[in-house]
Amino acid sequence: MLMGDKWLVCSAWPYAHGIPHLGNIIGSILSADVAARYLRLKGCEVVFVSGSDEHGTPIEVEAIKRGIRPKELTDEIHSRMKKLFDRWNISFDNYSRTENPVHIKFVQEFYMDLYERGYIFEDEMLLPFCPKCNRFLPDRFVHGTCPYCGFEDARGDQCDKCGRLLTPTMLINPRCSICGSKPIIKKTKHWFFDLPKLSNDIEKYILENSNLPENARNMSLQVIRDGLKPRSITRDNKWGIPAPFPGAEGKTIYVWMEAVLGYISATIEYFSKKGEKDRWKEFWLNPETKSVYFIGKDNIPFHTIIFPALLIASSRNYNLPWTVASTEYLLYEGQKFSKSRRIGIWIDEALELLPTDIWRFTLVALRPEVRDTSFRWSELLNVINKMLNDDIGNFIYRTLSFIYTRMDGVVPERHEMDEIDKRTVDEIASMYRRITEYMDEFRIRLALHEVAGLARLGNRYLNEREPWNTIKTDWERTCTTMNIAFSIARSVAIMLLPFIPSSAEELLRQMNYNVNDISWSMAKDLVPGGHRINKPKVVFKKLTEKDVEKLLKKLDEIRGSSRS
RNA sequence: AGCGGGGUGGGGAAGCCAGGUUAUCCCGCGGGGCUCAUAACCCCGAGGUCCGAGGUUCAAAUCCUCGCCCCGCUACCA
Repeated sequence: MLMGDKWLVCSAWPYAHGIPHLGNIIGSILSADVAARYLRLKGCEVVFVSGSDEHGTPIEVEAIKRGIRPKELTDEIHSRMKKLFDRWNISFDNYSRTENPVHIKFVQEFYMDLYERGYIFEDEMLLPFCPKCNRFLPDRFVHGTCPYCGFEDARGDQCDKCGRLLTPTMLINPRCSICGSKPIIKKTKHWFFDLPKLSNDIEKYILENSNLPENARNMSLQVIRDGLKPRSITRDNKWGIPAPFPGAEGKTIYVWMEAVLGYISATIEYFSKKGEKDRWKEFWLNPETKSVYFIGKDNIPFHTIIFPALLIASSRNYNLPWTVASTEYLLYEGQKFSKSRRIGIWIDEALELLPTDIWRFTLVALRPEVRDTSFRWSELLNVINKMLNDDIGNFIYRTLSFIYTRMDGVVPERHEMDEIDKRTVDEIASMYRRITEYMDEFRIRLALHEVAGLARLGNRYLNEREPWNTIKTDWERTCTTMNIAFSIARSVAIMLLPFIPSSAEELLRQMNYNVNDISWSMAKDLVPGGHRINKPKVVFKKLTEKDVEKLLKKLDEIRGSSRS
């Protein structure tokens, strides 16, 4: 990718049902932020969008329980999430929401367009309906006894006990999970997106898009070969975007099928707020623009099949996803995150315990890139104490201290380089290349581990050169050593900018640089002599096991006081 | 059940698609060194039937077949 490239960085939209947990944020928003910051640092023009996904039955039901309107509920959650993402230092260009008028209008026009193009048809179907609540029930809102294992609280889509797939009509003694009364089966009309019609186009898109990761390609191709089925796009919910089709009064668009369009509407909204009404087209209609979507593994087919299909069906030449960057799941100490069982840590709680950059660093270092990975406190200690403090922090500090106290705070010139120097300089270059490659592939976990490796190279180099000895006998030798050491330190700081922006900025400030003057490619360069630095300070500190115990205790307190 | 992904020394990862001398890296462990630095850093060492069983090949962690285990999708949960 070149300077000046345009990039659309998209992150899955968090559902406004509650606050995301650590697994949610590393899978989508935090990874996307690292990518967005990296691309900007490379000089690309980036638009980074996401937003709150706020429609659908769970939210409607939750609002009913609380005796408020759904909009009041999502207003509150949206504003909390927005503030939290700020505190997590997420550099969104636009964090929007599906209740935003631009989105609602866009979705309605988009689907009306598809309707007129013949991609939408209607059909009748039989669905569970609760007479008392006067609402149709999604499968999982019907509970009852599992016909296979007899578990009494099986859901209408699947039994949690034996794992078997169910339909609501299979349940013995079915009941509405909201009010407990017995649902009836009622006929209703719905509108469907004719996905099979686009099968060939989608297959072609996937086959021709070599940027898609292999797992996403394989899975998607298989789904297509198995035969795509029409997807229903309407619901009988009140809470949602009104379906625009003739005769669809009272129906809303299914959340899944509208929230993905938010990537486009949020871009439109962003530019129109900036007073550049048409510029969104450069990001969605210019085929040179690249896009990446950060999502969890469960979300792949939606982004490689359904979303592209919608875009193709519109015939507006929207850019299809250039690639998707999916993650496996983050576990908490070996278990799945569970809101009801309070297993895990949520992103609001996290910031009450430790600074943002500690979380960002740890989560990226543990990012589940190829398999499910556990967040463990022991791993946090390891990553923060060894990688961040010892390898990175200490290397930079010892280098800066040496220059500040022994060389008048001025980075010296290089003189004659011997084999060790040359070899080291070559290694810097090859590590820079490798890290850049990893970043370009969005394998940011590997990239971060390599950045720590670069700091280790610096440590090794200093130990080999022993500037604290050579300074007594050979000033020029020492100058060369410290110039190269400082260059490595600066590279490390630069390459940390996407990961831990505020700490990296502090490091660069100590080195007397303004981040606005920094670009990614400077990380491969040796620094010219004569540059004055500021007084170095220790930036990172270690955590002990005792600290962790205290944090866990504090977590309990936070939860106790907020349990209302 | 079908499909996709994963299963590499005590923990975490790379390598696998394009097979090749002693299987790489980080942490941990044992020993040594250094003293500029955050009790940090550097070096050396121990530790692996590369999930299991077959097969292809001069040669398999890597390719093929079968099996086991974990996760996801296939389902109107977002």
